[in-house]
Amino acid sequence: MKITLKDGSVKEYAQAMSAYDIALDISEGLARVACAAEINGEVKDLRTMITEDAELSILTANDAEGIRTVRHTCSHVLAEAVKRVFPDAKLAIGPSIDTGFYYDFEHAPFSREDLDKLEAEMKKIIKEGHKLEKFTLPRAEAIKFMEEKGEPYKVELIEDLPEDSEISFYDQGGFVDLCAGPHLMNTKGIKAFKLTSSSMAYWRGDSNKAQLQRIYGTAFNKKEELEEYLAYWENVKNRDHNKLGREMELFTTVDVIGQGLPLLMPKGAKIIQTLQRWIEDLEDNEWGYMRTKTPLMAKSDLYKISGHWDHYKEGMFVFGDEEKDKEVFALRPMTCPFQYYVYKASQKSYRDLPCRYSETSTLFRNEDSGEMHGLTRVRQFTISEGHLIVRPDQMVEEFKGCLALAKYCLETLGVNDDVTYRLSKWDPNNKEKYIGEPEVWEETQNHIRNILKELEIPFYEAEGEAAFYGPKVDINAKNVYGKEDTMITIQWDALLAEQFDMYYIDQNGDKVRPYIIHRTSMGCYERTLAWLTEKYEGKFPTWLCPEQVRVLPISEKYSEYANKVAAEMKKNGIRVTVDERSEKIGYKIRETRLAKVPYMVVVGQKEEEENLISVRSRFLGDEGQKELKTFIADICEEIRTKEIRKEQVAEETK
RNA sequence: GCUGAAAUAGCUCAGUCGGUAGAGCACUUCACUCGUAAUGAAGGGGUCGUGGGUUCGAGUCCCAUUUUCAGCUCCA
Repeated sequence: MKITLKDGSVKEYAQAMSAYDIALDISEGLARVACAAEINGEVKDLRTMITEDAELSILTANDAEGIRTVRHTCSHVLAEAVKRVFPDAKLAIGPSIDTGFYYDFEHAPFSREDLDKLEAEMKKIIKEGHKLEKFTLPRAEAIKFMEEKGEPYKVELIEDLPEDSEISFYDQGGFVDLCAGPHLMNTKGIKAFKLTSSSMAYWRGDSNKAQLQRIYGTAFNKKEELEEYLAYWENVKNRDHNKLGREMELFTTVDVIGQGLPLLMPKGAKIIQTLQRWIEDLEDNEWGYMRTKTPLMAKSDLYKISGHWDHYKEGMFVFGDEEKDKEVFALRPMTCPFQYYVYKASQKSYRDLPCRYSETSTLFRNEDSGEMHGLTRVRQFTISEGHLIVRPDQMVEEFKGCLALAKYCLETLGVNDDVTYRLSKWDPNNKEKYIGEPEVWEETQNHIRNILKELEIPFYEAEGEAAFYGPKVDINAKNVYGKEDTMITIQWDALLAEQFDMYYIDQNGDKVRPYIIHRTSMGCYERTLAWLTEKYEGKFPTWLCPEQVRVLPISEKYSEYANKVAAEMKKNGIRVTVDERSEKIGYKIRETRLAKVPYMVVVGQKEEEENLISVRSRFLGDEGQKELKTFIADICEEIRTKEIRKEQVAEETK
């Protein structure tokens, strides 16, 4: 039996051996920190017997898989601690996740004091140094075993496994848990962990099922790494748009206005206005879009045709009662049918297509009350929503154009590297959820796949994420807490034209159904503002800054000159203010820096006499004296090109 | 919607056993007229989220409600 190791070396063994024994053979020191083994590309338990030639790499706690194993074992230690401290608790499920691990229990809510108590117990278990021993039972025996232990959730989990399978368990010094592994060899391998929080979670994520209590924790190889991680999360709060955005006065919320209805304040509104004007001009002038302005509400009749009345009524704000009132209205949750009627208002020739409609569109969705969050989950939001009505032969080219536009927008904002592109496909095993023929689905998905490849966009594919009428590309971004949100979506729709009886007249004079692309170029503006706030920590690129330059006279004596300088900048379209207060220059600089204004212009006697300005920027610090003309030309160019300048790494005192 | 936590000055927070509401920053005024990250002094500012209840007396205890946060589910 030949074993090929990661470094390319080959070892030969006469008999079958476990990965652990091989690890021991290679290096005793390595085996001590080893967690699991990657055997022929698959992560397996260290005890896995290797019976034939294999490629083997022993994963240590330093590997990505290794740390997952540490965390996984840590979740078992947590489960044991819970059983020791709260014997009545029932065990549900406890995996490792990107940020650590969690375990769900049936128990009363855990307080912070409970978590501290559990941490202490876990430390004890780790110190006791239990070996983790794997054993298996036939399914029927496994069910009986967990029934006797009084663990109904475990029984349910086993019942979902195939009839004839062998169920694996891990025993850590008497505490036994159902688990596929892999695990550490010994609880002593856990060097640094912390229970971070607890919350409610539904059994199997189903809100109709039992409510469990989830305990979150994290684990690392070294104490320093854990401390670094905890410090990072402490620091993340300073980037959180929901905190920073309020501090910087981008937006606020008011009790009596309501949940999910943030108020954009002058600074936030200015940024959104800047984005909006950019997108609208870009779409209209360079990408051939036609602007529409359609009603924010409509009679229920419209939503009955679109299908929203039957499928999305819960998510809409409805006014009136169908039994009592002659007319019932609802605020719109999307713009599609409104723009379809714009198309339908006149008869179209094949020469008129593609019709690219776009609207800076405010939408209303009645989200569940617990869903609202800052600017990212709201009940009223504005998107650059467009619908392209195209001939089938134009579909690929137009879809490509939508993707290229979205990519251009992301690149301009400097965030293209932070997003993931997802090809959202239908689920062939769940045909009822989707309309249309399987061949059509496969064909359109192939088209989109080819377009993505042609544009050299890295993407992944996900089944069951498509819209009911067609596949789509979703462009997702993570917020500072690692939670993913869709920023942009481009949807391929070969079916809804039928529902709305849309057509065009082709060369032969026949009526033909067009295809439709539903797309956004910048998605939701509120969400984009939140995203940029977190990405840039409030230090927006100059072209987006609500205040681009602040002029700081050294004393009141130079106010007149300061205002003259500011007026000249204003004439050139620069957003500039003057701080005329009788404060020391150091104080004004500090305040301007904390306000994250990109440029400060300091003027005093020297500048006034020589007709110059002194510049200090977020990018280079003190830039010295300059001609006003030069400064204006430079900053105007920076704004025009939407340049993202590199921030100076400076000690920030707060 | 569900589970838990929270709400005190514009902001960050303190407020003990139920006994007259506190600090720092910010704001206003005055003095200083200043050269690259905090000048000094004085002053104003609160129905303690809202509505009930218990009590001689409630920021503090109880109930309801609104909003915010964390998480579940859902979603742009």
